[in-house]
Amino acid sequence: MLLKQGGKADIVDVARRARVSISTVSRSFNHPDLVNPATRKKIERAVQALGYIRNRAAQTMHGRRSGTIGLIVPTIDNAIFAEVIQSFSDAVDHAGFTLLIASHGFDLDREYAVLRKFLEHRVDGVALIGLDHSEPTFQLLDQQAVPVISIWNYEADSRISCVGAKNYDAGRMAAEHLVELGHRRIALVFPITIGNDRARGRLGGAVEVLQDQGALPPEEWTIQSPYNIAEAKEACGALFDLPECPSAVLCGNDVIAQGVIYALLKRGLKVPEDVSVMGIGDFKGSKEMEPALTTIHFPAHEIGGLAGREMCQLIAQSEPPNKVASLIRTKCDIRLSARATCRAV
Amino acid sequence: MLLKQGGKADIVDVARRARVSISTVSRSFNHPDLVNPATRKKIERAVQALGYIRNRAAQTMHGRRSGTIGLIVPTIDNAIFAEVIQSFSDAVDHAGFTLLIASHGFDLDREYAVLRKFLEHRVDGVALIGLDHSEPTFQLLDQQAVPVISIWNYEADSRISCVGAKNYDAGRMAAEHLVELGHRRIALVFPITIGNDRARGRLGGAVEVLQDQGALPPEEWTIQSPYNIAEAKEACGALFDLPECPSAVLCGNDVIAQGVIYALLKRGLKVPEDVSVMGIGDFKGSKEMEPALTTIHFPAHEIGGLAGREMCQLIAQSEPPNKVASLIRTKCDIRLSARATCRAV
DNA sequence: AATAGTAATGCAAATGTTTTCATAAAATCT
DNA sequence: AGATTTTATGAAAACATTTGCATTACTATT
Repeated sequence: MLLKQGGKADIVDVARRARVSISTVSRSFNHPDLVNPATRKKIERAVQALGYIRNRAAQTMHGRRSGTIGLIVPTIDNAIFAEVIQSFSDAVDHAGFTLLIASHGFDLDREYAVLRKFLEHRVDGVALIGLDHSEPTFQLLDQQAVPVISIWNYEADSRISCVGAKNYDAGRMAAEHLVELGHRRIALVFPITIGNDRARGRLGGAVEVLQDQGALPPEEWTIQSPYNIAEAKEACGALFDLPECPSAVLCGNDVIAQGVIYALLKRGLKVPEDVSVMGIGDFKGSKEMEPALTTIHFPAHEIGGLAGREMCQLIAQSEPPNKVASLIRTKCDIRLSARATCRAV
Repeated sequence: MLLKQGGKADIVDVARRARVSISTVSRSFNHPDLVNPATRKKIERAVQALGYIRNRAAQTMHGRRSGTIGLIVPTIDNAIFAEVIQSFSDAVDHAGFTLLIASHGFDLDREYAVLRKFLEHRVDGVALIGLDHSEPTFQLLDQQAVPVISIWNYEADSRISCVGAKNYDAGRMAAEHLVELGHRRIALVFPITIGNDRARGRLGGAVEVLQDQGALPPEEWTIQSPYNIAEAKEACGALFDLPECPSAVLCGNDVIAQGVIYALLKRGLKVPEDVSVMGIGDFKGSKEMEPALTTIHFPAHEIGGLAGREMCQLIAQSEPPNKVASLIRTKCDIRLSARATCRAV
């Protein structure tokens, strides 16, 4: 048992111990049908004895797939992305890939830096959130011809493959529902929309509907808040201390809605009796809230899984290495989930 | 401009274009101080022109660090892990590492499989959640002498480095608080504890306190529920329809607590007037709830960041490659956050 | 002016695989 | 029994880097 001192055995050690050539060992991993079962057994035993673990780096270097996919998100610590990450991860795992992940904190320059880092690792594909990216990012993607997919937003004329929903429609749907319920005094609580096409789309859709109704909110009813319960609760507090209080609040997503509801509760106001609250997203747990949150349902789990599978497809398509894969665009349906936080007035 | 057809330039192309040797190009990346600034400029320009991106796989193969760290979690889609993942990711990113991530769905055999996969990618270190792992996992870790850290649970005699808190203490604290408030009719809602030392510790601590008080709950007051609002809400529904209703519910974590509160609200019961609810974890948003959740505060952000930094330290320590790093154990303090969901009886 | 020391660079070996091609042995056909 | 095909294996080149050693060209010292 001539174990190398470090315990790190390589294919040569395995070959030596099994008394076969290196080629045979390699083959028994990659094309087992080409090697004699008896030989395979011997190799298997040597692998066991030496604790050998194949080196993907060496394989990658040889021109093979690295077997990795890079996922770049604005933030991991967020109800909605966590769900997408989970299902994306499951899908690519299932196809045998390993997931590289990084967050950029809504900073598109950091996104570019992360992309470069992933490319150094020779990821087989890259997934990004949304369609807002810096020009250098698009160029790098293009130039390196790496399979790429955008998650969460759908645009018919997107520059890269995408799977997601029309956030613009979501904004419209939300506003329309409120309008149909008779609301005209509607406040808006949204995050900064720079570099965030999802939020921009939603806000744009909502504003358009409100404009058509002549119900555009005054400036003090347009609140800015990140996707974060604490900050949303804090940010919209002033809203309800105003002499004239809105009859409904349309929120950028369900997390903000949760914050808004807590702000109302804190002031002794009742939802939906005193103020209606509308979310967007339909996160896990929104349905279970009491009263249950009225929101626009996004199939997050489905989108993540679909994105993962389509990512794998794109990678398969771009074989041989320099063939550039076609664009895939998948539009996922969203729908109103009218529950208990919005009432007719 | 003799760009290789694929657009994928390598170090040889850069060397050729900059009219220097390959060694010099390599050096200008790895030891820039050893190469003439003028030469460096030339190389820089060639890199730009060719769109060259370094190949980490080749570096790894040479025996260098892969520059990756593997993180294996039970699930990504969970308030608490999301926060830890985020801060761990930030910490290792900051040190220049790339994060590989995978979830095993509370299945320790899958954990082992993921570990193997990560090892094939030659991760420089591995982080796991908790201290419950299969024997093969421990052995593989040992045998490959890969730096490893366990996140979230602290044990003075842990087999591997760890950073976290004593979940047992958390369980005790929670139960003691309830007892001090005068509660004796206490229900328990916890997840399955197989392969989950965090939950087991918490439950163990709580049960011990209750036992000492002769307040061990009857069987129908001991509910099993995963960390999931919907299932918790559903699972404990029966609890409150019972002829005798507990005066307090001690929950395995804040997500379960949220579910329990919704179940109460749904039945028209008030928290804490009718029933007190106690969480464990103090997740983002627990403080903002109305009424604010009484819980045991775990410094998740701190734990994740600490784990990331200690991981990097362990990796640095295990240089040269076969040197095995020392064990690090860091205990993080937890404390009672007595807020508004528990009242004295 | 000769010598020693330093800074900058290049050559070539090494890293751990996969794969193409060649060869040997065994099985099948006539 | 000889020719042909099939099966199993090995030798060696290729992949993209890093690095130890050797070499060259300067600069400083005597």
